[in-house]
Amino acid sequence: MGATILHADLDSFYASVEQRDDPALRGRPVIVGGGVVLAASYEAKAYGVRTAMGGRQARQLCPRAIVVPPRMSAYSQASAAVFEVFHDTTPLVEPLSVDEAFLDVGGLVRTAGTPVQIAARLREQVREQVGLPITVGIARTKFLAKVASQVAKPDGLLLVPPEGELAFLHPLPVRRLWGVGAKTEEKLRGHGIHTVAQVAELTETTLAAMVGAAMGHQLYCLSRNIDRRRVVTGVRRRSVGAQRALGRAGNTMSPAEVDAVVVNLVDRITRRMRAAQRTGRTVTLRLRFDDYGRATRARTLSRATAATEPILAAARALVADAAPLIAQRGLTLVGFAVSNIDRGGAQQLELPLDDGAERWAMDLAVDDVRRRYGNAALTRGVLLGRDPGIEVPQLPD
DNA sequence: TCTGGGGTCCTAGGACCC
DNA sequence: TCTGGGGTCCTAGGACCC
Repeated sequence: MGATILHADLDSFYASVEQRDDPALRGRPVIVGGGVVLAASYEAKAYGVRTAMGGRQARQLCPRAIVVPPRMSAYSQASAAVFEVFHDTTPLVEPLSVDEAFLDVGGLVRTAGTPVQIAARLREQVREQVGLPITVGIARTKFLAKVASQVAKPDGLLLVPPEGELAFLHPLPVRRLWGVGAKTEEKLRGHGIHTVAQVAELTETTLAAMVGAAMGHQLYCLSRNIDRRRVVTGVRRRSVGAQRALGRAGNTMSPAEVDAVVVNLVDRITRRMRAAQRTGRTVTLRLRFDDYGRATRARTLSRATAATEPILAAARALVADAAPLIAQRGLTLVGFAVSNIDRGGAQQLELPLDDGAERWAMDLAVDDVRRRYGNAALTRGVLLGRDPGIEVPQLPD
């Protein structure tokens, strides 16, 4: 197996779009977003400005920075154009966010050149067709490709050759491991562990005791360079949400004003769901308070929907339930997410399939629906998984 | 240090079922 | 004398990512 996975990652995406569209910003420190830094150009990063940093702190670090408001539609357009280049490169594209994706070019090597040549061409095309700098990491696994692109930023290209993987991986700080943030880094540091090489010396049991079962397993695998995940296409979104920060104004809002925000958020969410032809069953209320504490409250509907009324009704009920909490702690942010996407209660049920499992697995699923929801729930079955095209004929009532 | 707007996944307890 | 095992669903919270 050669190194055929590309991780392509746009550099300081929002800020680069701003510099592309306004020549006066080129070569200068640019910060996108006022209250909080959404993106910083590399000139601003040189002063220590970081994404998600408070705006005040960022301006202190870099008083000369030009602060511009975000233009989300411009970023969406730029993202779509970049993903066109990705899809022109290979059909195997797995988006991770608006500005990064995995590409598998394993099937192209005979016709399109080496992965490094393919990646170099992709970078040129993004530069020429979209006008943005992009960094590409190339490796045998997703994890190494992603680390490679991080190391190669900005505007770089880096291959991790299969024979050099451990030499590349082991000296890295634990923070570079996927899923390790501030808290996990702190836990590991408490045990004297700072590098990936040190993690790789521990047993899975030891790691699980430190950071939990799932994270322990993940760290065990990644630190030992075990990563069998393939590049997959067609990954579906699992929730749709919207939120609004109210700041100090949240405290002085009347219930009617809060309700207007709620209506607006639900409207935005359900519009997006209908446009994407997705339904959802669970509505989650997200709150943030004056003391920067957070809370969530959830309610699950009996059936999945993308209609405004039932979701709005659930949203209002959640807000009503949380009224005492809000009165006590103050409100600075309100948001909703709709999850359980396309899992419409009795209307749809999924069963993971092993290789070769088809008809019998469908029978099991049918039995399951019958048992849980009764015969009336059965209308039609679709086999999901290995071959999403198979549609099972009409089931008996 | 004190903050935006999106998301993902994991954990843990309780309800409920067989 | 009080003790099972296995499973799903729901809720709340936490950590993490871009």
